[in-house]
Amino acid sequence: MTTHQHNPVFNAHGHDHSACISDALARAETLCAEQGLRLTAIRRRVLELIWDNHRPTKAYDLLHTIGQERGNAAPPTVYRALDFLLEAGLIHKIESLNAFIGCDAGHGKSHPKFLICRSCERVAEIPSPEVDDALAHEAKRAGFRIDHETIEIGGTCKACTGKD
Amino acid sequence: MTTHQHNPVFNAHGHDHSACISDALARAETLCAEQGLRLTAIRRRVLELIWDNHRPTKAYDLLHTIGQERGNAAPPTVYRALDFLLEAGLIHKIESLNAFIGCDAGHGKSHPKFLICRSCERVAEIPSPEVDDALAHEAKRAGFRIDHETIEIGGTCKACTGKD
DNA sequence: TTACAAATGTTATATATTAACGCCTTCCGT
DNA sequence: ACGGAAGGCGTTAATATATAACATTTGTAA
Repeated sequence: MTTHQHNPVFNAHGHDHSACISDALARAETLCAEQGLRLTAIRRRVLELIWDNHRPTKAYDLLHTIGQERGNAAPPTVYRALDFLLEAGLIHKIESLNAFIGCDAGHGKSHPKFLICRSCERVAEIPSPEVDDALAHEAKRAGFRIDHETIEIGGTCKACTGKD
Repeated sequence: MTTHQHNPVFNAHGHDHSACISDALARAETLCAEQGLRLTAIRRRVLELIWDNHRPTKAYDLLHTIGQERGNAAPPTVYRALDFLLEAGLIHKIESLNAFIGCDAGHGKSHPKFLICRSCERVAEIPSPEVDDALAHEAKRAGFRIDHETIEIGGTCKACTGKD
């Protein structure tokens, strides 16, 4: 068994996907156990579907899948699970897509930043202390106290360049 | 009459608002004339309402106002105007709020970045070459070609600090 | 002035999100 | 084990956001 190794940039291309999913779920189990949170069947399944997709995943796509699996499912079923997972830091919302993606924990304590390939729809969570510093500097200049950052960079990833 | 002077940070506090609106509309007229675009009555009115508000403005707020003014208006009426204004670069969408704000042209050719005060709901468009450079550097490292950036920083502006 | 393209009107629907209420299960103290 | 409280989930409904598709009108240019 290998330790989870973080490769920040578009590691979705050609990686061991089933290991990636089970790693993510294992991390979720651990985190919830540590923090006294309850990773229920629905929550776990929603997280699993998001990682399984390994792309920004829409609430209604989850709803349709969950609905088929359980015979029923109304929007709150999915949104509650998503709220829980967001609170727990297990997923992120991509505001520019109204979609959700698994948190790969690569951003540590700083705010997450995303590169989003419009061609393959994959997302890479990138660390960048320089961006953090620059934004903190600008905020300080303006007397602005930062609570939250939405940083979503759209474009074309390396593997997709030249495809179109 | 004063030349339009760009003060990047929360200039909405205590500025000459009617001049600000008419400046924005004049710039829009000029830009459309230059580029052969048609700033029709609806488009102009939507832009005016957004500047008048001088806050992130929701599509359905615009819809209600336009609807009252014209006796009728369906969603496409507003969304088409918004699409046009976005295309023309006259407004920006704030993804984290599902709302639209006038472009103050303070970002030049680079991608816009916003400080968004959750208390007074005002938005400042800030330039930051350092952020641009840092992101460009990260993208280059990843072989990623940037098309679009969504950078929205939520928090509390200077004037609102200590109010709560 | 005719013809084409762009803009708008209109109807309908898809997608996104939240509110409110009631039941059931889990957890915790006794 | 028991009872109460809290949390999780089912369900219905409403509200908010956005787009598809087609009809009609308007503007523009040959």
